[in-house]
Amino acid sequence: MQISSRFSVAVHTLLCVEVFKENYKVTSDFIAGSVGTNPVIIRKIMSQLKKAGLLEALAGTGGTYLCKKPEDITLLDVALAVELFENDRLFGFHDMPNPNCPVGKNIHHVLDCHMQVAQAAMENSLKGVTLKDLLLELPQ
Amino acid sequence: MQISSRFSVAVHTLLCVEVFKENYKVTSDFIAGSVGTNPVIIRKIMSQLKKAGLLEALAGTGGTYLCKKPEDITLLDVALAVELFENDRLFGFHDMPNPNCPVGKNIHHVLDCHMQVAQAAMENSLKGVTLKDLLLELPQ
DNA sequence: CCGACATGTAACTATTGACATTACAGCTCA
DNA sequence: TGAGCTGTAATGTCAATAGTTACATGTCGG
Repeated sequence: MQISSRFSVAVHTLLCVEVFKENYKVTSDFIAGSVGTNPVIIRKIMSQLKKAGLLEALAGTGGTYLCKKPEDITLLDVALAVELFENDRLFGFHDMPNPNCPVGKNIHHVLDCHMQVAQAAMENSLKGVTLKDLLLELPQ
Repeated sequence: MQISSRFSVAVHTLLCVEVFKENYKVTSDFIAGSVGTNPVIIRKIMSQLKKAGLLEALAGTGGTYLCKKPEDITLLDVALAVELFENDRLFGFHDMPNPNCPVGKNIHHVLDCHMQVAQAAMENSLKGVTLKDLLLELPQ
């Protein structure tokens, strides 16, 4: 079980848009070539990034640009944009615990808060990294 | 995308073993009844918990007990026991970035450390909660 | 010592989500 | 107007989860 590569692809996409905006028309084909996947995959992910207000694409003519400054886009923004966590819940849960058992009746209530704390710890970590940080870390 | 419910089922299982050890013979059937699933599912998860040294089951006769004290079993121990993260990596990654592209060539190297920090933040959070904490939080 | 009852697994199925791919409608500009 | 791009639907493949049946194996009570 692993978190979908949609996340790493989305980050890759945003980096490409920013890095190559001066010298290339950054199309889904172009990005797909860098990521190593199909252009449609990129378009779907770009569609999610657009809905989240991170990206804008020019219909018809092609070309893409960021809607925010790289220092204002965090990895958490990207993760949420591509719906990495179903219903915003990272942890899955068995849905039929026995309500007649003292453990089954309370397990959900007892475990949930600890799961949420763990998820929040991860999200906070992601929130501390921006696209600009990554751009600076990319070798020239 | 969500982390498998194996984790919550494993925690549920351990709690049952400890809570009912005085008054019941805790079999896979018994636990399955509390979790709301099939006994074989429970046996598979118990098998993983055994390999991790958290649990012991009596072959033939039935019945199960913990190998450690509840205060010495953390949620992280359980998560690792049921192999929640493939190759210990929580985050998936696209595996074919283009090595001829300056972004594709470095994306893995640049993103990996941030992913690991985020994962570590979550694991640290899980490490801070023990089975005993949960037992105390269960209403009597 | 044998039968009832558990565990430990293998095998099979159903379901779901990720990812890939083809196809095509719609938009824009040279 | 046509080349090139986006947006999206439809379809296929693959892997993992979860459920189920079946059965070999082990253990203890009677």
